[in-house]
Amino acid sequence: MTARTPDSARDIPEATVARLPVYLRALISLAEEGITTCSSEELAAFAGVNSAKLRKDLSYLGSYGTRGVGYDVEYLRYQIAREIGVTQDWPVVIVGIGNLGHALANYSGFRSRGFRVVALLDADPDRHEEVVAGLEVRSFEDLESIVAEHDVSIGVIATPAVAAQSVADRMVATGITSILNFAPTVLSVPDGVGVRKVDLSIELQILAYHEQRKSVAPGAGAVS
Amino acid sequence: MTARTPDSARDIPEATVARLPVYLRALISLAEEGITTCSSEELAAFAGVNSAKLRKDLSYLGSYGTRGVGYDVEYLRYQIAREIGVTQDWPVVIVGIGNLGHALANYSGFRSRGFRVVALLDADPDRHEEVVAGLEVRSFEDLESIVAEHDVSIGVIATPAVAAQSVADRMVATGITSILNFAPTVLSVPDGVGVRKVDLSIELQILAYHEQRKSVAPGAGAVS
DNA sequence: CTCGTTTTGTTCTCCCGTTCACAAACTCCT
DNA sequence: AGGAGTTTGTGAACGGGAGAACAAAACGAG
Ligand SMILES: NC(=O)c1ccc[n+]([C@@H]2O[C@H](COP(=O)([O-])OP(=O)(O)OC[C@H]3O[C@@H](n4cnc5c(N)ncnc54)[C@H](O)[C@@H]3O)[C@@H](O)[C@H]2O)c1
Ligand SMILES: NC(=O)c1ccc[n+]([C@@H]2O[C@H](COP(=O)([O-])OP(=O)(O)OC[C@H]3O[C@@H](n4cnc5c(N)ncnc54)[C@H](O)[C@@H]3O)[C@@H](O)[C@H]2O)c1
Repeated sequence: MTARTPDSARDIPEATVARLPVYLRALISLAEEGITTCSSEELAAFAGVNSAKLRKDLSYLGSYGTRGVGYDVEYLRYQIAREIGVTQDWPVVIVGIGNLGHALANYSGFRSRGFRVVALLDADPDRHEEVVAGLEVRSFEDLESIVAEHDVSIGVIATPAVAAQSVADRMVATGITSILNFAPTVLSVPDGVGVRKVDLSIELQILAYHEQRKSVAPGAGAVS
Repeated sequence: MTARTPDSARDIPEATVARLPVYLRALISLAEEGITTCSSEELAAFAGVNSAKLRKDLSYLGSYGTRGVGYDVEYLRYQIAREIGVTQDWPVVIVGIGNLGHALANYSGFRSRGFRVVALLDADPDRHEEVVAGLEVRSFEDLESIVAEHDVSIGVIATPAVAAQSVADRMVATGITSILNFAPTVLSVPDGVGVRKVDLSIELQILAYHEQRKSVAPGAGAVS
């Protein structure tokens, strides 16, 4: 029993936070295969990272391993899930039910990882009352009441880029404090509101850059 | 005329490469608004980054600005596009035409940024001959011939996680050297093959982590 | 032509993240 | 019980990126 705070560890580095979900996924896979214990080496290989990095990452959460033995899969799985916050259920709203919005609404990976889609919203009246994945598409005007009713703090934006900022503003006004943005635009939000973006075109352009490099300078390395 | 190589700059940092597409998008927006010149301050604000960082990033490409004036929007746009490699057309294949694959196939942002979807492939015979976004869904067995015919080097994986590794192996075997993976799995590929992943669940879990933090420790900062 | 203003390109410093390397801690075997 | 073998947790070195600050360069006014 050291001076470490026993319950919740302080200030986990951002890079580590981004990898914890990967470890969690790896642990779930191992548990499904009936494996009850694993070493940092094995888990690291499964997660595609260096074992030293894995151990350092896990050390920010506490000392959950046993020297000479390794980690208990189920125990570590729970500890990471608790640290990330996915032991509870997070209600989520999706705004913009077009091509991408439909795919997101139908994505089962949401639910299995602690996120529950409580509403699908779209500005286009023609889309209203359409039922997608068991949920009726509702008017964007209903945002306030839905957020209040389900205590939603996470919103997903899948509208065209031109609408994204105004949707974000409206989300923030209703009390949403975390936004996942699929529209190719930089969102500006007040301090305290978290934004993450997913931009498919940027990913492809990064691949294209390295691809172009390969053809002129053979032997150039891979992409992280 | 310094000792700098005039044509293609060497070893651009990875962090810079990831931001160049953002600058490119900002420049395109500015050009569409009829703006012909902009300062690093303006462009940085548009791209959501620090102006010093922007200037440093651009300096890796060369000296394309004019001191006391700023950057010529059209000229800089072309230089970045050339550096990334999106002045040419990149043929792309998408494998796994389910919920997500449909959305990707219908996404117009591909084409407008220099990527051309040349084929949609799926292992399920029931999906074959369905026409999505003007392209017929074809058998996964056709991968070799399609890659050879169109000289494809970039592949997108939108299959379930269990199939992703085998699809990746097959892609690599046919000569594809860049993969964009949407399946929640770590892919292992040979050196020289670039892989980037997009994992929606991870993004949500990162948001959830910070969200949980906010509720216990108010005043905690935003997410990058 | 000269001076003041503007803005880039670059240098310098600091911080975060990665990786190595090893002592501490635990198990198992004799 | 003790020693050999294994594996974690972490201190320390290292590398890369972020941001501040400034010198160099271009432009315009007078
Ligand atoms: N389709 C893809 O695969 C893909 C991939 C990457 C990024 N994106 C981005 O995701 C976004 C959505 O893409 P999409 O293909 O689904 O477009 P889409 O046009 O099919 O769908 C957009 C939907 O948003 C709705 N909408 C428009 N303005 C709105 C507003 N102010 N409030 C609420 N809803 C509004 C529209 O009615 C429409 O249903 C775009 O920004 C696109 O660039 C799409
Ligand atoms: N739907 C989403 O919004 C979403 C979001 C994030 C991640 N993902 C991930 O993207 C992937 C696809 O999701 P989805 O919702 O489109 O699933 P889906 O089940 O709707 O589609 C998967 C498609 O892949 C095809 N397929 C299966 N095995 C194949 C193989 N070996 N070769 C070629 N094709 C094969 C199937 O026939 C099916 O058409 C999954 O890994 C999912 O976890 C989806």
